Amino acid sequence: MITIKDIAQKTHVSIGTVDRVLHGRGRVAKKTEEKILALVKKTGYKTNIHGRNLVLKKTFHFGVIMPQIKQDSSYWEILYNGIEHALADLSAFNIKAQYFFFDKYSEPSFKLAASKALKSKVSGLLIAPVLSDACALFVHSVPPEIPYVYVDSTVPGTTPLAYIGQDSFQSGVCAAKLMNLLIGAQASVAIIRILPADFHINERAKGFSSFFGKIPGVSVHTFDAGGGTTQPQFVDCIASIKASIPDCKGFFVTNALTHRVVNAMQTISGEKMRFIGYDLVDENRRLLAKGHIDFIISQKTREQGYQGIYTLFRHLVLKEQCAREILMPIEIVMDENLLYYQ
Amino acid sequence: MITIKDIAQKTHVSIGTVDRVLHGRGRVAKKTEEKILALVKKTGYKTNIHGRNLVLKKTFHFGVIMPQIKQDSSYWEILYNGIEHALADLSAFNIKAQYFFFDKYSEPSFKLAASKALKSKVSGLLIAPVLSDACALFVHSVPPEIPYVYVDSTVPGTTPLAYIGQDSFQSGVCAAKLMNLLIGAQASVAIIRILPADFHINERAKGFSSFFGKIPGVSVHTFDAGGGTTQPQFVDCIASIKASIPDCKGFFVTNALTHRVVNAMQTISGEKMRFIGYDLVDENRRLLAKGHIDFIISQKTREQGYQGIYTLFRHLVLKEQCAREILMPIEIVMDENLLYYQ
DNA sequence: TTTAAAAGCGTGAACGTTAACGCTTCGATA
DNA sequence: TATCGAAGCGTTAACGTTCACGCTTTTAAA
Repeated sequence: MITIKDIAQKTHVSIGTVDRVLHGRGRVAKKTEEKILALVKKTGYKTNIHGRNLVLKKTFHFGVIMPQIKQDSSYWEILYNGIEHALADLSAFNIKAQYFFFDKYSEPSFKLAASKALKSKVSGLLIAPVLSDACALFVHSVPPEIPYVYVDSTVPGTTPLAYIGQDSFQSGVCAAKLMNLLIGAQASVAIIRILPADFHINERAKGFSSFFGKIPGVSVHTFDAGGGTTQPQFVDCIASIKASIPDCKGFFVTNALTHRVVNAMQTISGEKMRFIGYDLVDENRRLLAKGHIDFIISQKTREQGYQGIYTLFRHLVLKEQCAREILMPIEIVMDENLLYYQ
Repeated sequence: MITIKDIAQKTHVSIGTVDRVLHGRGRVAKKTEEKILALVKKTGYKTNIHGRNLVLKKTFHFGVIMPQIKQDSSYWEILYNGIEHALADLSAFNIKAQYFFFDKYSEPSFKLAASKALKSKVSGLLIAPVLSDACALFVHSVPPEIPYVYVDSTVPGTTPLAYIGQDSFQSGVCAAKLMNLLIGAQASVAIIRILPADFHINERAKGFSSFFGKIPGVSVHTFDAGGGTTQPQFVDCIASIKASIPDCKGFFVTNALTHRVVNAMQTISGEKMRFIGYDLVDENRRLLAKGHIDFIISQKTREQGYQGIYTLFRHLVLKEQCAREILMPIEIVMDENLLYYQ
C-alpha cells in the first residue's frame, strides 16, 4: 500500500508538503504541486482511512430533516430504522445523527426544523422533502459546503448530492398489472388518492391509469379522500365512492393509508374486493396477512435511510464519488412472502 | 470515547498491562487482571478500530468456495458480484478474497477446491455448499478457529457461523400463488425440475405443490428434465412433457434454466403459455422483458454474497456478534419492475 | 541597499493500539 | 549467600495522517 511518505520520498519533498497539496491548503510551488499530483495519480494513492480517523477525532454530525415518525401510520419509522442501522454499521467512524422532525402537513413546522438543522452546524443533511416548495426555498439557503441528500422524493430545480427513491410512475404501472391479474379484463377499478396529494401520489395514479389505458375492457375512476378526517367521516367518504361505481371490484390506494380504506370498506359491505396499496406499515402488514389486502408495493424505505446515510458518509468521510440517483426496486409483497420483509 | 490509556490510568497500571489483559496474553497478576476487566466492563470500553488497523497492517484472507461462475447460466456470477461489492465497501480494511471455484456437478472437483482453500491458510471461509454431502465431510476437517459462512443453501449437522439464503419451500408457495392468478382456478400446471435436483429444487417443487393442494380445480404434474443435454435433446424432452398433458398452460421451472424451457417450448408450439422461474440471469431477464416469462423469483443472490463477506468481516475484524441465520426476501420480478433490479 | 512581507517547505506531536523488549522483584535452588 | 529463572509490569517504536508552528528563501517596497 502506498502512503504519503512514499509520495514524499519519491518527489523529494516532505510529507507536510504532500499533505498540503492533497488538501489544497496552498503554500506550495506550482511545479512541486504538479509533480506530486502526477505521482498521486500514477500510483493511485488513496488516503488511509485509519490514519486519518485517528488524528481527526472529528465527529461528523449529520442532520436528518424528516416528518415525525408517527405520521402516515408510522411509515417514517421505517426510514428512521434504516438510518439507525447505517449508523450502527458505521460505528467505527464517529458519526452522529441529529434529527429534526417536522409535521408533514405544516410548512412552518418544516421551516422551523430546517433552520434549526442549519444552526446546529452539521456537516451534511439528509432530507425527506415531502413539502417540496418549502424545501426548495430552504436548500437555496444551505451553504454550498454542506451537501444534502434527498430520500423518498426529490425537488426539481435543486442540486442534491444524491436522490434516493423510487420511480413512482412505474410503481403505479406495476400495481395496475397486478390488479389486472386479480380482476380480469372486464371490470371497473378505482384509484383512491388520500389528500393532500403530493408528487408521489399523483405519479402513482398516473402510472396506474396509463397501464389500463391499453386495456379497453377496464374502466378506471379516480377519487380523492381526506386523510385527516375521523374514521366515521372517512367511512362516509368511502361509502360515497363505492356508491358511485357499484360494480367496482378493485381499489388502488396510492399511499400507506391503504388499511384505512380497507377497514372503511369492510364496515360498508361484505363482498370480496381487491386492494393494492403502498408501504409495509404495521396495519398494512396485518391486513396482508389476513388476506384483506392483496398486494403491497414497498419502496424499501428502510434501505433508503440506510443508503442515504451511507452516501453522506462516502462523500464526507471517505471523500469518494457517489451516484447522483439511486432508484429503489419496486417490491411486490403479498401474504406469502410478507414474513421475509424485515 | 474511552481508550486503553484511560483504563490504564484509572487502574494504576500501564497500557501494556491493559493490552495484555485484553488479549489474554498472560503475564499479569490475577488481581490486576480482575481490576482491569471490571473497569472495562463498567466503562464499556471498545477497542478503536482505527488504532488497531493502523498498527496491525494484517491483511485478512477470506476463502470463497463456490461453483464456477459460468455454471447455471452465469447464476454464480451474481454471487461473485455481491462479494466483490462488499470487498470494495470494506476497502478501508485490508481484506482479500481468494476464490476456489469448483464444478457443481463433480464432487472430486469440490474436494480439490476445498482442500486448496484450507491449505492457503485463510482466516475465514464463505461456502456455497451445493454439494452438501461433500461439504459436510469437508467442514469437519476445518479447524475450529476458522469460521465458515454458508450462502445459497445450508448443510444439516454442521455448525456454520451463519447461513444466508432463502426459504425455498415458501418461494415455491409464492410461485404457485402467482401461477394461480395467471391461469385461474381450473387448469393443469407442470413443475419442471432440471436434473440433478438438489435440496433447493426439491423444496421449491414441494412448496408449489402444497399451495395447489388446497385448490381442487388445478392439477399439478411434476417432470424431470436433464439440464446437461444439448438443446435438440432438451427440446425432445420438453416435447414429451407437453405431449403428456396437452391442456397444460402453466409451467414452473425450479431453477435458473427457465429460459431453456421457454425456448424449447417456443420451438414446439405457438400457443400462449405461462412461465414462472428463478433467478435474474441475463437470458431470463431478456425473456421477462419480452413478455415470454411472466414472473421470476429472485433470491437476492448479490445481497447474499455481500452479506456473506460482511458477516465474516464483522466476526473476524470487528469481533462482533452476528446473526446465525439471514433469510433473504422472496422477490417477485416481472417485466414492469425488472429494470430496478440491479 | 536595507527591510519587511510573502512564498515555500520541513518538523514534530498527536491520535489509539500492538507487541517486542527490558527492567524489577521474589522465590527456589545450589 | 550467590545465582537463576520466572512472574509481573512498564517503556517504546511503529502504523499513516493531520496541522500548527517555525525556518529559510525569494520578492517587493522603501
